[in-house]
Amino acid sequence: MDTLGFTTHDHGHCIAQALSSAEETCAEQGLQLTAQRRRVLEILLQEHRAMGAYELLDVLRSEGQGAQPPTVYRALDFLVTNGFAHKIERLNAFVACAHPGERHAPAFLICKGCGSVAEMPSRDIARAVREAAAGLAFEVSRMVIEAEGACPSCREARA
Amino acid sequence: MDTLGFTTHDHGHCIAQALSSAEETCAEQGLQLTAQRRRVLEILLQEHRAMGAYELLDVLRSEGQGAQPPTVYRALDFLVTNGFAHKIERLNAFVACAHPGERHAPAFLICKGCGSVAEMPSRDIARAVREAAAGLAFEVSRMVIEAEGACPSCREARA
DNA sequence: CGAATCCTGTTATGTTATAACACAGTGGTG
DNA sequence: CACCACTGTGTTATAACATAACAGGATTCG
Repeated sequence: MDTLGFTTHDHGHCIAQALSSAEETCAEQGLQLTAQRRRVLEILLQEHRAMGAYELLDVLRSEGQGAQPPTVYRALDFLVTNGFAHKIERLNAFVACAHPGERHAPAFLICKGCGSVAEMPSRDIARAVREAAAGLAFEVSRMVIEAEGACPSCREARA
Repeated sequence: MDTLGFTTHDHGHCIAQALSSAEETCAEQGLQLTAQRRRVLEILLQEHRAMGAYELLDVLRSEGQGAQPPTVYRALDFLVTNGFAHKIERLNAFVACAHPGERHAPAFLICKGCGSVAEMPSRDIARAVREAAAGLAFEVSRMVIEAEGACPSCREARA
């Protein structure tokens, strides 16, 4: 058990589950989860934190691959496009999706104390965004919702 | 009258108003709206769109200043910190604040068709974000809320 | 005056991301 | 089979975004 997303869970299980979910989704939709793409997703799942593209690149290189930036960015593009990972715009970094399979507008909490990132429920937020946009006759296709602040343990440490 | 924020208004007036609002706020709070800072804010107000830091730099240089990147980033840092401008994380770009003076969590609409950016009402969205975060015992200090999609005129053009 | 603070100038560099082109594998079609 | 289209990868180079670090000028205040 590790501490993740501000809570505790069985991380090995969560990795395996996310990977098989991705495989399943790819099979259903005719997408190719190639070795590169799978490896990048695995790294994101294992680390379970927001990682920069060049940080991922370093991991690939440490594994003996002579990888270059486009390799990583292509894999990330695939993963993000198909909902297996998300980009945290505020951090220029990427995380594995915490709810693979469910269609959702991702929303994140970013702790400024410890740098951890968690995905939060976004239903009500997404609705509020669509409503505000509709008021200006704007049609929303994608949202960036990121909140910075203090996670429970950093709040406690601070008090 | 120009078309801005998906609606029409008197742009000269809006620039003058925003500048005097900034001056007033700075006077009240002991902040220095120096020539550089004021000039960057003016450019953002005049262009009334999201601009990259290097785009602003080009404008300054075209005016004969031998400016360097840090000059622009420092001015932007001041403007963003004090609420006179906002950063659009999705675009790595900056816009003048559309509601200077009012304390608010900025929220943006980004049209993928024409690239225009508008600030939208964020009260309900901000509340939804704080509530979702509170459910995870997370304390929010800052939010990034950006919706991508199609603005009214691009929707019409598409139809 | 001297010290502290804030702002600016300047050089260099770090970090993030993509363009462009070559080529290999796969699968369909005549 | 020969051909083509499509998708994915490798590689080189460069674009775009951002900051570190240090020097110096201006202002204020004791």
